Amino acid sequence: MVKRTSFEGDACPIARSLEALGDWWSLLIIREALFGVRRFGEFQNKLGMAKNILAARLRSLVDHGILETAPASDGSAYQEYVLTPKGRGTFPILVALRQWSEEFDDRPEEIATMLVDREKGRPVKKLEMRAEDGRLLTPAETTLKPRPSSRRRSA
Amino acid sequence: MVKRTSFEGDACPIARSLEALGDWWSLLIIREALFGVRRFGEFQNKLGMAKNILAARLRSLVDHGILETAPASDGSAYQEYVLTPKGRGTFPILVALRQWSEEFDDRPEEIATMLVDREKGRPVKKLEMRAEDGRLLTPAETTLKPRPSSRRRSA
DNA sequence: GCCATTTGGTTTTATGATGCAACCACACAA
DNA sequence: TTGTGTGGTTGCATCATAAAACCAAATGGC
Repeated sequence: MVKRTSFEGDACPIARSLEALGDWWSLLIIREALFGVRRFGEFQNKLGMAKNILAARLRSLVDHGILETAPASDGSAYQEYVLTPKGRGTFPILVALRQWSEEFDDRPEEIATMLVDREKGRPVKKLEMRAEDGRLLTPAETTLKPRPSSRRRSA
Repeated sequence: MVKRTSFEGDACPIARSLEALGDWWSLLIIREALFGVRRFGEFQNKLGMAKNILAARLRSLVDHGILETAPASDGSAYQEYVLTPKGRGTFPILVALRQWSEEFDDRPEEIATMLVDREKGRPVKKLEMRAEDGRLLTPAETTLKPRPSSRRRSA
């Protein structure tokens, strides 16, 4: 079996995340879901993707506990796809991707939207990494430590 | 042409990021590069991936300005792949992916490592979103605004 | 209640991407 | 100069993706 390699058993949490949302469409589906999109056709219209792969992705996201199907909300007999807490938890990932693009994109003038603080209408600050005590950390000021009571493949 | 859809012209900064690092391996290559990996063979050993696709990914990352080739560092005639500032700028994305996994993974005991503050050895705090004035923001307290002087596709 | 249309998919088929193994050129070492 | 490790490329088999056709159930119009 040649199969596209899976990171499911991998001990690295980054690889594990990518297992669930590392393909081309999943994060964009989640993005739409965060904007309130719930119906199959609505995802299909907004994203312009083939219906078969949309169906496959939705199924995969449900399997990974990121979306769940709800029996309706407007009385219709159709079902809806809504984010679970795990799904809503991807928000910082999307913000990080967005900010990276805003900061480093070669043609920033092509970017259509800004993420702003709703109250003031001002751009959100860059995500920053802080220590437990609140000290601002650079990548170099961090390091990886093996987890307590766990002896597995490195990362 | 059926071509795997490209997000290159898309106006959404998230799609634009995914264009550069949305495949299975790119972020893992960057992860290794952040740990100091520079040589082809070293990437290949650590990631256990096929050499042809490693070569393709490295080329793509160089094309996107995330890595650049440097003529050596230990006197050898071989070349090295080093992160550009744009490449190092992906750090928050990796941290966000890591924290998502730490918080929501179904089998957290399989995760081998923790990201810690090097000085104190304590886990890094969760990334948080703040307004310009420092107020902590929830996703619901943010919204998207069209960029000044730019009129393109939505989302 | 009946028919046309919309919604939410599945199936089929073509093509691109991935994975593995074999191969090869160059650097370096003896 | 012969050998070995590094850094790839090439071919081939298989998998994933994309587009379009198809289809059943739900809905809307009358």
